[in-house]
Amino acid sequence: MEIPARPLTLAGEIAATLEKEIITGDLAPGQRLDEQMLGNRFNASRTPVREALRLLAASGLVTSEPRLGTLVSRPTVSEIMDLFELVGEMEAVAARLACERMTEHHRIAIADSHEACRLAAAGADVDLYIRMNDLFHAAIHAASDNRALIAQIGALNKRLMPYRHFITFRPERNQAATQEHELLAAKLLSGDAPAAARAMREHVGMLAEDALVLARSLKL
Amino acid sequence: MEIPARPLTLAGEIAATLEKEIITGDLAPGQRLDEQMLGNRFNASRTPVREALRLLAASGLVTSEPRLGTLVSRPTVSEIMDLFELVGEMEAVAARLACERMTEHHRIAIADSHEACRLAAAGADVDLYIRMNDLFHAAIHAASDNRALIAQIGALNKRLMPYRHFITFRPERNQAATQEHELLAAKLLSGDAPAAARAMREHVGMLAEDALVLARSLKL
DNA sequence: TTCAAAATTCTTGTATACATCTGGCATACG
DNA sequence: CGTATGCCAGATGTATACAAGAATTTTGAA
Repeated sequence: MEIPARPLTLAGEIAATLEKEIITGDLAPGQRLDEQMLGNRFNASRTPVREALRLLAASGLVTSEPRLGTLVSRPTVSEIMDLFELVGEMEAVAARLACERMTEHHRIAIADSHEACRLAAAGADVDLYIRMNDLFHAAIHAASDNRALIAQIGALNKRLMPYRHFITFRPERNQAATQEHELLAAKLLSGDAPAAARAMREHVGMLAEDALVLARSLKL
Repeated sequence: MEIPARPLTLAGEIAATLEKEIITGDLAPGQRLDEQMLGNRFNASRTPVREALRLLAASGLVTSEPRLGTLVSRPTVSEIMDLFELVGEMEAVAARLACERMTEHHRIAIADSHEACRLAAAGADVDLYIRMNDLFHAAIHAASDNRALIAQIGALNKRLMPYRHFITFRPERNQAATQEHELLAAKLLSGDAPAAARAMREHVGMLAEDALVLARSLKL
C-alpha cells in the first residue's frame, strides 16, 4: 500500500512519479493514461507501467476499467464532498484519541508545531506554512497511536490533494486556519477530547467548503 | 478498488477467488503465494496472476515485497488491534451520521433488519444470523449516506474477516451481540446520535476483544 | 448530404521469453 | 568443527509477441 521512498522496481518508480504529477495537478483529472505512451516516456515496457497504474488505481488516484484503459480519477462533486467529510471525521477521531493518549513527548511536538504554524502564517513563505501545517497534523496523528488510522488519513489526503492544492496557497485561508488551529491546540492540550474532535471536524469542514466553492467558481 | 461481481478479466477472477479463500481462512496468514504455482492452478500465465496479487496487496490482504514475493498478510496482534479500533471508530461515525440523516426508508430498513437479527439469534441457523447481522450493519451504512465511508468500512472488514471469522460462529457471542444491537437500535431510532456512536464503538470493541482473546488462546 | 455498417487501426489483456536478484548448499579455509 | 565464500537453483522483474475487443474512419446507399 505504501510506496517506498526509494523504489527498487521500475514499477514503483513510475508510480511514484505519476502520483506526484497527479497530486500537483500536472496531470489533470480525466487525463487519459496510455500505457505505451507512458512506456516510451519512462523508457520502459508496458509491463511495469501497467503495474504502476494498478498501484495508483488501488489508492484511488486513477480509475481503470477493463478493456477501456485508465485515466486520472475525476470524482464528482458529491464524491469529493464525501471524501472531505470522511477525512474530517477521521482526523476528528485522531484528535480525540490523541487527546486521550498523548505522552509528554507528543504534547511538546503538538505545541511546538502549532507555534511554528503561527510564525509561518505571519510570514509570507507559503511553502514553509504548508510544511509546518503538515507537521502539526502529523504530530496529532502520531499521538493518536494508531498506525492504521494514520495510513488511512494519509491515503485519503493524497486523493484529495488535487482539490486542496490550490486552496492551500491562499494566504487568507492560512490566516483562518491558524485561528482554527489555535482553538484545536487549546482543546487538545487541555485534554478536552470531545471538543478537540469537534474543532478538528470544523477545521477540515472549513477547508472542504472553501475548496468546493473555489472549485465551482473555477468550473472544475 | 472494488472488485466487480462478474470480472471481465482473468486477473479480476483470480483476485476474487483468492480473496474469498483468504477471507474464509482456506489460505492461512503467512502462506506463500507462488506466481507460477497459482498460474498453473488457474490455467493462466504469470501476468494476470501478478495483477491479481497487486489488487489484493492494495486492499491489504496480502503483503508483497519487491524481489521477495508475496504472502498472505500476517498482521501482528498490535496491528490487528489498530484495525479493529479503526473499524470501530468508523462504524461509530457511520452510526452517528445515520442517526442524523436517516430517512423513513432507512429507518424501516434498520428496524426490520434488527428484528431479523433477533429472530435469527433465537434460532440455531448460524449462517442466517451472519447474513442478517450484515444486513443490519449495511442498513446503518446506507443511512449514513457517505459512499467513501461505506467503502472504507467494507475494505477494513475484509482485512479483518480472517480474524473475526471464527468468533462469528460462536452462538454465545451472537446472544451478546443481539443485546448490544438492541441498545444500538434504540439509540439510532430515537435519534440520539452520540449515544448511537458510543453503542456502536462498544459493540465493535466487544467483538474485537473476543476475537483477540480467542486468537491468543489458539496461539495464532 | 447524411446515416449506417463494415473494416481498419489502435489499445488493452494475456502469454512467453529473458534478465536479475535472493536464498540455500556445498566446499574450502581458519 | 565452525564460518565464510562462491556457485547453483528458483523466483521475481522486465521485455516482447500475440490475441481480442473498442474506437475511429471509410465507404456505400438512400
